[in-house]
This record gives sequence, structure tokens and C-alpha cells, in this order.
Amino acid sequence: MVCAAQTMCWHCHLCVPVLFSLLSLHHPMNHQVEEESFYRSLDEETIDVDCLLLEPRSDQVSVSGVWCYGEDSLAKCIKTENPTYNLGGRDSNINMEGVDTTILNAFDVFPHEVGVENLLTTNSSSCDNNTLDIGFDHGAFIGYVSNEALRLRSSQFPMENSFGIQNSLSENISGSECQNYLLSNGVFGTTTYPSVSKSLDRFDDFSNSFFDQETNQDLLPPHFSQNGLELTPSFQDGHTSTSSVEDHGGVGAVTHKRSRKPTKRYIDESSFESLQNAKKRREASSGSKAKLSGVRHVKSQNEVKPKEKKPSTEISFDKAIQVPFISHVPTEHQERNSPAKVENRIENYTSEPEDDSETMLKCMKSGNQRKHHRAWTISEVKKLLDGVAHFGVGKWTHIKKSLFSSSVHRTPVDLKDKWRNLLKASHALTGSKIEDDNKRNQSWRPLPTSILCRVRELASIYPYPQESISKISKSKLQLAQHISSPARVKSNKVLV
DNA sequence: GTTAGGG
DNA sequence: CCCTAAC
Repeated sequence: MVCAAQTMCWHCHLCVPVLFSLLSLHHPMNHQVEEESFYRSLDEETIDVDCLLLEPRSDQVSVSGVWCYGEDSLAKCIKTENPTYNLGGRDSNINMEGVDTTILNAFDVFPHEVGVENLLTTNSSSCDNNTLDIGFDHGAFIGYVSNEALRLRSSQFPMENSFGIQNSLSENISGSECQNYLLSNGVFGTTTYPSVSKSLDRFDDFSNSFFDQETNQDLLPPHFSQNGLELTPSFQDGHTSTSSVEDHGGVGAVTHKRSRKPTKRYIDESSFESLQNAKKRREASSGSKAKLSGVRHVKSQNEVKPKEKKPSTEISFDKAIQVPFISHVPTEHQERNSPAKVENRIENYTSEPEDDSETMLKCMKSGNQRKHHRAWTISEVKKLLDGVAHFGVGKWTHIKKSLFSSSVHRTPVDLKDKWRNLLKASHALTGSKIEDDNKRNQSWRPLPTSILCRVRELASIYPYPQESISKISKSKLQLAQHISSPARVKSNKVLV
């Protein structure tokens, strides 16, 4: 079932020789390898297919080459109407010329400013079952299956479909911010047949790349392609295939993923109406809190105004970017970095460099953006514990002022939240079963047990207000019970 | 303004 | 980390 290195699997097209080491995939069906016809088709065409045999060496190029298959092969694919598509939105440099429209069913967007030159294309009518997975050593990855193929196969194979061009070379691509990868509104690419899914395990990174590590959310909002791209009318109007996947209902996994509810932030950013509604809600719920709602109201207005100024195309492009990637563009964020900021970051218990990742915060434009997540370092945790030990639980402003005065980004609320999380973690450590479960589900980084033990000690000394109240009430109840039943009091005394 | 707690 | 209620 494994293609030989010199063999081209005609149906799955996975055995491009140079990529064989990466993709030893084979179509699950026991079809004959049409090696001969493949090479014949290549010979008949004048297109240089050297790229098929060459491993891309340039770090600057993630996709460069021609993969063409189908009985009608290259000419038909390349010569198709020669439309021009601008797929990357306003700032995109990507123009695809002469790309078969079928591929645009799958390609909604490409890595930002990544050269996509001679694109894989296919004639879907002749390639009823095709999967082409191309993995570069640097991580550029294309998967594609035609909609036609999906229609034919979706009823036969439970498939997990996703289409991705993933570029792991963000640091190597000049000017690339790797904004987003692509697509999708029922368009997809990688078809993982049951028998090949194992081989695709190597590309976990690719699939993971579709999720924001922080928010654990799909980077691809459901209506990403519709709102986020600038497409020529011929594409938007002429192809209904973008809905074909969902229409045929063959890809539950994909539809499930893509139908995920957008985050609140996404909604807020993408929908002017929701902004208005939010304002209304806030106003409606303001009640006696007029002052608070007033503040929010101003915030909302600040949010809205820039949107109004934007041209529609820009808005659509912005909509497409839910979570911008790290950009090392210098920003004004230094405002939050006081010069005197001397923070001990030696003891990072995370690999997060803390290279002032607030760059990320500011690259997300101004306005009411969420504060960038900054992982707590061990030194910070220790400081917090010291503060709790010194001032007690709940004296967050004291702790902040005395111990975190240099940490501008740590507010008293942050300290409180961290303490709460530490309590959770320390409690989780107590029970062995819980501990196991947490190890499985542990999304947070492991804390040293010494710290957790200290947290528990402090928690016992300075119980959280709620807990103290509950404990007090419980103890009072117990006392009451004991009082009500003298026998138990006696026994209690004996025990004590 | 500060804190607790839900999300 | 945000938001809001409560103080």
C-alpha cells in the first residue's frame, strides 16, 4: 500500500518523489497506480516540472512549483480564463493569475506576502478522487481536494477536511506577518482518508496552526472567506461551490469546527451592529451604575469611530483577521514599560520569552483591545506569595504597591486573579485523581509543587474571604450542632 | 477606588 | 484577562 519512491500514485498524487519522505501516503482504494499515464502526461506538456523533483531551497519561497494532474493536465488547468484574483485582502501582495477557478474553491487566502507562484491545480472532473499533500521541509503545506471529489467521496469515507496553507517560516519571510493562513467557508483542502491519517500525524503542527494557542479558538471564523477577502465578482458570483461541502453534509468535523461561535471579541470587532447592541445593552443594564456605563459608553464610541472611517474593503479585511500574529513592528507600547522597570525574569517557568510581548497588544491597533496575556513567572508568583504572607489575602493594592510597583502590567485585580488560580492549582494538587485529571487537561503550565504547597499553607492561614465566610459559617453550624447535642460536644472535647 | 466573583 | 456588582 505504500508507493515506491519512483512511483506516482495517480489517484492520490502523493508520491512526488522528493516529498516521499514526508508523505508516504496512499489512497485507501486499491486502485492501480497509473504511473505510465502520469509520466506520459508530463512528457506531453512543455511546462517545466523540474520543481516536482526539486526540494525548495529558498527560505523565502514556501510554495513555488507546479503540481498538475488530471487527464487534461496542465494546459487546461493553466489556461483557464486567466482570471486574476486578489486573495489576500487589502494588504496582500498575492495575485494569482491564470489559476484554474476550481482551485479557488479551495484557496481562499494565502499566507500573507508569500509567493505563491505556480499553483497546484486540477481538473476536478477528471480527478474524482484526489488528494495532494505537499509538505516542504520548511513547513509549507498544501492540501487540496476538489469539491467534486468531496461530493463523490463524502458519502463513502468519513473524512476530516481542512484546507491549509501553513507557513511556519514566518520569521524567514521578509515582511511577513503571517497574518492568517486561509480560508474558509466550506472550502477545504486536506482530505484525510482513514488510511492516510496516520501519515498525516506528522503534520500535527499544521493542524494545530489553525488554532490560536491562547484562546484555543479557531483562527478561521465561519464567514472568514466571505467577509475577509477581496475577490473578483466572477469568482464570488460564478461559484457556488463554496457551500458545496456543507450542502452535502459530508464533513461533520469541518462544519463543526467552522460553525464555532465566534468569540465575543470577534463579534465586537466585526459587527458594528453588535457594537450598537452592546451599547444598548450596557445602557439598558446601567441602572444605578450610570457612571460606569458612561465610561463604557465612551469606550464604545471610541471603538466605533475608526470603523466608520474605514472604507468597506478595509473593514472586510480587518474582519478577516481575528488574531493577528506577532509582529515585531516597533510600537508605542513602551508607554506601559516604565524605564525603571526592572523585573526579574530569570526564573521564567515558561519558555515564553517575555520579550515584551506587549508588541502584540499594540499591533492589534489601538482602542479597546484586550490586554496581552503575560504569563506569570515564578518570581512573580513568589512575590505574590510573599505579599499574601505579608499583607494577607485581599490586600491586593498593598501587595501591588509594595511588591509589584515595578510591574506596571500587574494590577491588583491581576494579583487577585492569580491568587485565585493558584488556589485552584493547589487544590487540584491535593487529590490524586484530580491531579491526574488535571495533568491530562492541564492547559496551564506546571507550577513547582513547592509553590503549590506554599499556596496551600497561605490559603490555610489566610483563607479567601468567601472560604473564610463559608468556613466560619460551617464552624458556627457545627458549633450549633454540638451545642444542640451535648453528647457530641463531649465527644468533641474528648477528641480535642 | 477596591475587591470578589462570574465569565 | 474582562466585566460587573458590591462595598
